[in-house]
Amino acid sequence: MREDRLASPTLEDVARAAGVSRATVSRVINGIRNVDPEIQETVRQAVAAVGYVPNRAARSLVTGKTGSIALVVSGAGQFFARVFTDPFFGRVVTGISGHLRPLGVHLVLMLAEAADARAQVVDYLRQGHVDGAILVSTHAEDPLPAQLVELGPPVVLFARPAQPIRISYVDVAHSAGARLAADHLIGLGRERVATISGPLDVPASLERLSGFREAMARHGHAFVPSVEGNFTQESGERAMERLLAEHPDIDGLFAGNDLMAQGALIVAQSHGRRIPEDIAVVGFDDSSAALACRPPLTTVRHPVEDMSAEMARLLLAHIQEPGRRVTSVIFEPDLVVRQSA
Amino acid sequence: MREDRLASPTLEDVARAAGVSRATVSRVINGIRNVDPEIQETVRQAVAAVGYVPNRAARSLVTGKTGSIALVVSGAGQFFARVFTDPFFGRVVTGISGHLRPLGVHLVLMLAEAADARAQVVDYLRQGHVDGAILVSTHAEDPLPAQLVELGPPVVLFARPAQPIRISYVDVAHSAGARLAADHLIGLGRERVATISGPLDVPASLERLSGFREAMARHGHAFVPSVEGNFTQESGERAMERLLAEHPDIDGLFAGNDLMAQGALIVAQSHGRRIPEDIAVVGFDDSSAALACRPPLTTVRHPVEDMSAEMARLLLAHIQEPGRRVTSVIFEPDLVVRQSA
DNA sequence: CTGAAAGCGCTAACAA
DNA sequence: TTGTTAGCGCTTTCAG
Repeated sequence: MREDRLASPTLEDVARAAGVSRATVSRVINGIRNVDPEIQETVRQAVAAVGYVPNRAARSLVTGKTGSIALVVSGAGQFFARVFTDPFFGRVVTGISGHLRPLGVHLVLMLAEAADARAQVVDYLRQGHVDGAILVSTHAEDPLPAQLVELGPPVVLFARPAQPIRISYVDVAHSAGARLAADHLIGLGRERVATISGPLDVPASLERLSGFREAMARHGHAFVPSVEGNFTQESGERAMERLLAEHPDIDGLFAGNDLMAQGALIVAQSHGRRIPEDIAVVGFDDSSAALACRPPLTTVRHPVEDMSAEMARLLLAHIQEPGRRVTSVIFEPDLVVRQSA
Repeated sequence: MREDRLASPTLEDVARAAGVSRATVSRVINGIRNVDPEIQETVRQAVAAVGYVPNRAARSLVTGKTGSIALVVSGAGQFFARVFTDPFFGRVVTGISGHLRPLGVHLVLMLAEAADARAQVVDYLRQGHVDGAILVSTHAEDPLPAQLVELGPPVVLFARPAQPIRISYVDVAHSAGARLAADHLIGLGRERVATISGPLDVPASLERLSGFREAMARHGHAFVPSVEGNFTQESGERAMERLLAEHPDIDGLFAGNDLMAQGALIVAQSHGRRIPEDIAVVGFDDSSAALACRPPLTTVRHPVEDMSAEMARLLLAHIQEPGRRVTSVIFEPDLVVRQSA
């Protein structure tokens, strides 16, 4: 005989069904202790019976919290484009969603490629439409991280900021990854190993390069030829041309990312080098490029899902405990061995 | 002398500043006509002066609308993974965001890879936490499109549904794209052209195949050898091996997507064929694979951004006008000529 | 441990 | 054309 099947049930409906007050229902729903266990049970059954689901808007209105966080992808140009080109972005979303879903927290996606979009993001956060933000910035000069930090809301960054700012972030141990690559190449018996690095104003590139050099030095290789690229396949091709011209006898290569490794591999093959027999190639990132290469690329893989879940966890912690001091969490990468090395 | 700089200003504050009632301010903010132009101006200035921004939660509570829509990426397995692997997803998001941003509508991202996540999406929509959904389904057997249609909220789909259901969708003219490829190959003087199709239970694959055959027939080529793949690079490789074995003299190839084209190209090269001199290769999608190929792939490009913006437009129309009949909007693809053909 | 009641900020009848 | 007023559904003091 219920005629209100359409309008979704409210707290009031549950209260009536359970024979208690709205306040009590609210308490058990929000897990507040001071409720008689028996009544708790009654309420829970009533909730299930009427199919009650809290109304987010009403809750937000009174608590001032929204129950959602923003994933902001910020930056510009090719780097921005590549965030979407790689499985990377999907892995980030997967990791975050996996952590958020059981908690009932929602993810609002915002792109901030240009200045106007960036301003919108700032406004959006300022207006408190989300409780915090996870920021994936693809550009060393991106002003957004600093802007958000100044603004004050809880923010967590993917990767160490290019400029030192007070912000929590999650990153991978780049130098450890580079060391994995070096050890693998050495284990393969390679004697004349070179490297193609990413842009040296990006902290990650620098750490990969110095980590690689250090590990090679530890194996007695004092000199490692290196050429700087810019993370694109084309730059990898150019770098390999140069490497091959200056050091025609190299038998191992570590590239700062997979795209450059792919470019290098193609150039090496076009110069008649067999991969991995003549030159063993190791990349970094385990992107789609690594799988597209022939032979497929041996590469260093970030635990992106874990890192992303950690960002979500960290952000939620910052939201719950506003004064919390900023933290960094560093993850260890793995070596994925395929056929190129 | 204001002491309330922290708490964000409310309608009340604006009303006080403008010397009018809350209702009037609300009217000008919501663009309701019946307001004296002069008062409108005063209100607008007051809004700017106090830095007012509407509180979404409060508004939602009373209107029952949320001002946000969901982008649901649904499906499973490799196809799901590939949505994120391609620039495709980024282009979709870019297209949607571009349309939504000026309208102040927000995008909530939901992944529905497994059954439990799918149930969550259904719940989420049922609870009315978003006003509607754009659904990108990557899997012919995905039950979500039908589930959502049955549920009733406004939904727009990317690509024609595998099963005929009453749902608005946006798609590309696959056969027209295939014809572009055929005409290009013929224009290049190719005489023995083959094709690698996608899985034939996917409408898009079928249309590409039949569109290609039809166009070739129009050029007098009654017979076009074809092998069925499954959209993966590996299947492209296998298909090409077979094609080369059965028809060693082919001089042109149209693949149902870039990934298969990439696989085919690599196999052809390993069999000593030069691309494009010996075999001209045309792909479909203009994905990252197209650029990664050496030589880069000539391919058919969807106007994904435009299509996505149209999905947003359509969805908003369905939200505004609940009874609206379902529509499909079909876009024309382009041929991107690179070096492979 | 539980209930009554006061709003959170906004829109939308309804009056004026 | 404008103002008054009654809630939207929820959390949260404050009493009991």
